[in-house]
Amino acid sequence: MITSLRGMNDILSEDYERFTYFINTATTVAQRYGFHFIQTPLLEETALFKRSVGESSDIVGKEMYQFIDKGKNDVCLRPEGTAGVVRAFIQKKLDRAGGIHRFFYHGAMFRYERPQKGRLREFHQFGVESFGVDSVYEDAAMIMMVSDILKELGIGYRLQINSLGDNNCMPAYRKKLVKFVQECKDGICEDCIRRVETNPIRVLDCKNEKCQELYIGAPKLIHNLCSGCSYDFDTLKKILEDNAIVYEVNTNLVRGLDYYSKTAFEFVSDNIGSQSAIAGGGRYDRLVEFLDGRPTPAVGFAMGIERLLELIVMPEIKREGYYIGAMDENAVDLVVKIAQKKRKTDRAVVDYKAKNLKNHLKAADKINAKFCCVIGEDELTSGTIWVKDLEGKTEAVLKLEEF
RNA sequence: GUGGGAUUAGCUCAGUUGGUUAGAGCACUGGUUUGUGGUGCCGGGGGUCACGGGUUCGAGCCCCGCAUCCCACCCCA
Repeated sequence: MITSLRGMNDILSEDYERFTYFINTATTVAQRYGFHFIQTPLLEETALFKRSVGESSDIVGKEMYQFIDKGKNDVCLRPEGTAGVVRAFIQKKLDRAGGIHRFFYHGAMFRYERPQKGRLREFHQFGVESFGVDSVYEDAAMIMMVSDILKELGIGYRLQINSLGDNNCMPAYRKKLVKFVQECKDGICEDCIRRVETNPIRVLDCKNEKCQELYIGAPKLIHNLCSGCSYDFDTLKKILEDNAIVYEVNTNLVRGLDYYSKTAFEFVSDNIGSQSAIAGGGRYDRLVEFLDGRPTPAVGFAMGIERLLELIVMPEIKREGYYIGAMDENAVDLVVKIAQKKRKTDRAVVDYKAKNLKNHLKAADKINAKFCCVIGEDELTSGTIWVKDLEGKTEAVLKLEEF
């Protein structure tokens, strides 16, 4: 038997219901905030991700589905959504057009990781990207949008925010931190020694207790922000408070992708295991420029759909449409014809086998039909159809022309 | 990539110190004396016990390998 690849799932039945319910809800909310759909390719040039996500990240460093195609192009399946949207934004010359451009997207992402609960090799994200707005109000809008989506879906969460600083304050802070960590080099774990080289900020949330003790006196980014970043971060907190969004400041919150600056945030759930981040995002004002576009401020987020699926509280299923069956073999053709007519406007499910009434009612009930419609010998001769409303428990015999 | 656990029917799981024909519940399917469901009763189908080796007179059970899932690390949505 051929099975699906490791970490890649089929989505059907109940999961599919949840999946589409999520997409519909998230789409509705994004549109309320003035965002428009964008679809970009699953396959992109490898260089796009190397330049945007950053070679130091695990995503680019070891998790990409990368290969050389038949035209000798170095390509890979997208590991995240932002890079492609930014590429499209620049390619369509929207950076030159100026103004504000707001997009949302959803689709499959691919990372070659070891699978576990909430971590798949093919997974799906819903995300939004906003270009051309440098106001921190837009950052707050992102957070409020995620909050709205989660609320509509009945999902509880914790929100963590942080500021990563910008070009003015981040490099200086990084230097300061590296110096601090190198001074206590002897005591720190192997992972941290590696982190100093690749992504120094990461040492701060090391889980090693010994490291944590050593880092107690480490310089905090939050105390080293330049006046602009500091002011924006304070404003962000105030906007969230004004709009009744509960948050906690996590000074160790670091985004895994290199392109983030200033506002960073993460929505966390305590009910889905160790892969607890359900949405994450932030500002990335320099990414458009990195990818050869005109400098354009931008901010966005992404949500991991599979991680949300089991948390979604689904609305009650309602009885809907028609079940149509025959009690006499001679009525089967007629029943099919009637169903075709009904399908122009409603759901109609036909049973091709002649059965007794009781079995038809059972079957109609099973598929959650609102009406159970049956044609037997009596109806056949009189040109009628027997219809029972399974909710109201009322029944009637209608002339076929009136049905 | 590292460490640990699991894998028996469509699903959730039993299965004794290795010993006849591998079980249950749910689901599916049929019947329930003449045309009334979701909730009665009776029956039926369905398993290369994940896969590949080994030990043994004999393996669902013990050993080795492998695949997948789960848990933790790592990383992240």
